[in-house]
Amino acid sequence: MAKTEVSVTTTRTEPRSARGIRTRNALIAAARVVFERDGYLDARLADISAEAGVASGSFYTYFEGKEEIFQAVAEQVTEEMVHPHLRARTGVTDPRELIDLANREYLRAYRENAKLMGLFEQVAQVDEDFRKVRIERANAFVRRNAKMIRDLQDRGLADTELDPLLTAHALSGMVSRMAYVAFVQKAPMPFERLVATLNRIWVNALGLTAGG
Amino acid sequence: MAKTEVSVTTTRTEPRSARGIRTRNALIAAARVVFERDGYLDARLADISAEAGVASGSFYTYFEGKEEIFQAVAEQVTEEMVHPHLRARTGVTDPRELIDLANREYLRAYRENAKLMGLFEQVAQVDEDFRKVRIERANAFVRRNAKMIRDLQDRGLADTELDPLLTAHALSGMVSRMAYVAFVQKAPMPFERLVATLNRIWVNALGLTAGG
Amino acid sequence: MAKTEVSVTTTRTEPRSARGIRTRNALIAAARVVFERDGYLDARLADISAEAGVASGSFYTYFEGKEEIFQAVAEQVTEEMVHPHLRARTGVTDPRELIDLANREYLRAYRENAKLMGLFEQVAQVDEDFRKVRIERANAFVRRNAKMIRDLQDRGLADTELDPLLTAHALSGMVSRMAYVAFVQKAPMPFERLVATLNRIWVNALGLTAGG
Amino acid sequence: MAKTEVSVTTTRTEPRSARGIRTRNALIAAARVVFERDGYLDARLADISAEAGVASGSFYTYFEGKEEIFQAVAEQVTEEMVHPHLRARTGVTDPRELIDLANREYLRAYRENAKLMGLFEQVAQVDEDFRKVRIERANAFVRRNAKMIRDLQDRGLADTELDPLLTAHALSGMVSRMAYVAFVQKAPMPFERLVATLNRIWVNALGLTAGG
DNA sequence: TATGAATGAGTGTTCATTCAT
DNA sequence: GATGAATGAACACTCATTCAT
Repeated sequence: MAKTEVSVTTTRTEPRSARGIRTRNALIAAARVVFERDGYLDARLADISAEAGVASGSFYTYFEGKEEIFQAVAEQVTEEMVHPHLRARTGVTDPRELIDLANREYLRAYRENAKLMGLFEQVAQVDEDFRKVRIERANAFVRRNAKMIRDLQDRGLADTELDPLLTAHALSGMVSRMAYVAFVQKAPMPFERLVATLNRIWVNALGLTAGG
Repeated sequence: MAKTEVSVTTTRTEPRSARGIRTRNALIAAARVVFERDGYLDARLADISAEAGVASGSFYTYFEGKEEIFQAVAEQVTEEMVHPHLRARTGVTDPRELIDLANREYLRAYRENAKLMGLFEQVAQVDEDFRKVRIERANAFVRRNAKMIRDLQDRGLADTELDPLLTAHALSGMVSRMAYVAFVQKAPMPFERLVATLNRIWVNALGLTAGG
Repeated sequence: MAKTEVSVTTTRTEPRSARGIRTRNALIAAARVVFERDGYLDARLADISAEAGVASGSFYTYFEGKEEIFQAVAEQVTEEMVHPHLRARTGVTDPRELIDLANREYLRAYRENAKLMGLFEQVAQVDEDFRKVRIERANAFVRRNAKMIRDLQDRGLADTELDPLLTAHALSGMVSRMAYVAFVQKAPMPFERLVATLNRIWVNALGLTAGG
Repeated sequence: MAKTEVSVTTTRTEPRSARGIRTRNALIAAARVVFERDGYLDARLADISAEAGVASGSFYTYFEGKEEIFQAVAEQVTEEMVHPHLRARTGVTDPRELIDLANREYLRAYRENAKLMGLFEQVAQVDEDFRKVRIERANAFVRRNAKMIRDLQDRGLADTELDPLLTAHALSGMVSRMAYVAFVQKAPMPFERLVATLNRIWVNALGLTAGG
């Protein structure tokens, strides 16, 4: 009763004290451990609290439930994964080289966080909100690629018959699915051969061969 | 959880009487309704029994649990979907035409059973056994496609730089992922444009253009 | 409805046809197997029917439930065990020899039917009716022994300070408990030493030593 | 059934707060009431929780199941019953007097906790673990008595023909069985006559008569 | 008589969530 | 902020028993 809250969301999200920040971080770290160990569905909030070394009730000081803490884990991981943007930095302009760079970087990062990526796939099947965020993020990525394809078409470097958006969708999806198959399902696929094959398919599909 | 017991005594699954067969079918039909309505995780066995118009206990006369009846639903649906093999029957030999036929047929069937296909994706994320079966089935399909690619390479019709198996994996995966995006996630993609794009990517990727 | 039963009990108990008798016996035999294998509590009527090779519903043609069929098993076994009365037949009159004969015979029979005897003990703890029958049977046995003790006392051969009934109770109970410990709990006790010890205790307790 | 899992995470049994201790005790007390009223098999955990005035789920904060709480009840009762050891304190050395003291004390305690003692007998027939503990405890008691008998034999006070261990087993078993018959089965046996008879049998059996 | 499918009451157990301290 | 005890809804699953064929 008589709680002096200003905003509910704020209360749950932003710890004021140093101790609070520590606890919140401990919970997120613990959640990652538990999620990776038990999977999303079998993870129990009590286990996360225990792993974090705090009382079970403390969980609710910072998160509303499993979904919310998973989001927090996901955000943290996503940040870790996105040291890229390097593409721009590298100064590479040749499309084929760019494709190689992008695929290689994506697959590397995916492999390194395979457990989490598998989890993402699982949670997306189970949690509406998480799914929406994921789809939106994927769409943004696809739109960027579509723009690139359109540019190449405009410059006469890519097959103009292709629908840029659908093509971007299809080819990006192909790469991420292969990453899933290779690193989560652990289908045996040598990394370099995988990269080479995906590169070649991109290049062929876009009709970049003439670009040499 | 996930006990791997060998049911010695129990003769589940095989009804001896006509009445038994009727009840079992009613349960499968009911399960499909409930699964499509509530999703796999939220489906309760009691609801399935109720939907089938039988007592809750009757469920266990025929199935050991949710997983098993889902398998039964899946098998039934899979049978329904596999009137194909038509490819051989159609007498079509031109690779590009064949690709079009295959993609078109696949996407059509997927669209028609979209709810179920979405469920499959969900269950594969949740039930170990189901996942294994699915992966194996997918692999068989991929191997068939790989063989086809190898043939085309041998006949000088396809890019020999491509690893047949990985390529088959990538391109098949691409199609099924797009089907998922289009018909389960309901991303707005006109059917014909989708087919055309995927066909073009296949053809370009394999380097079949010269075939004309 | 409109059943033409004369007596409920009769219907359940006495099969009219040869086939009926066969089925009933099959059930009893099966029950013994299942009880010995699974224990009374874990035995399921369905298993008994299955073991007997009849349909589960057939059980109720002959028995009202677990208790009743257990009684049937018990009766059959008890008959098998009681070829005794030998005591009278043997013509032995010396009390000490008689005690030896009785103890030896009892322990032998107990050992041979140890599993069943253990079951009896279990069921007596669980089923009111069975317990009552057992107690009554035990009491009859005790009374017979008490009479024997009284006779010995009257003939000046046994300690007259002893209450015949309580003594009979105590000494008989001692023997049956030791049988339980030795053959059901499988405490390691050489048969002959066991017999000898129990004999000696009987003889000492009754004060028969002077009898030599 | 009877899963032998090692509870790693769970810290059942040991409450951290005063309130927890109170609740746990309330559950044990309630369990005793329910067990005595309904018997072990018919006791439902929900009834125990209700009797204790807590929610059904609270049960599992402290106990893993029926067996565990029964153990707790048993331990508590056993402690209550074992204020003895007095034997040593009384300074009595005459064997016959000691036997009287021991029997008298045992029967008195048994009579006072008859309901529980009957339960113990029942549970021992039903729960493997409980049975084992009981047997071990009984064996310890028997070994102590066997030692006493051996001492008497060495001092020329007891029949040397007797096997000390078996004799101890037999005579102790006799007493406990009579206690069961008298106080659980409620066979009509005047307390003093019962004590006297058992004493006399011990004394006679061991051949202590000469000791006067 | 025999069959075996159908019934459905009964209960143990989990775990997210709350809240008094 | 932290604690950890208490809550109680929710559901799977068993199996004795019935009864139409």
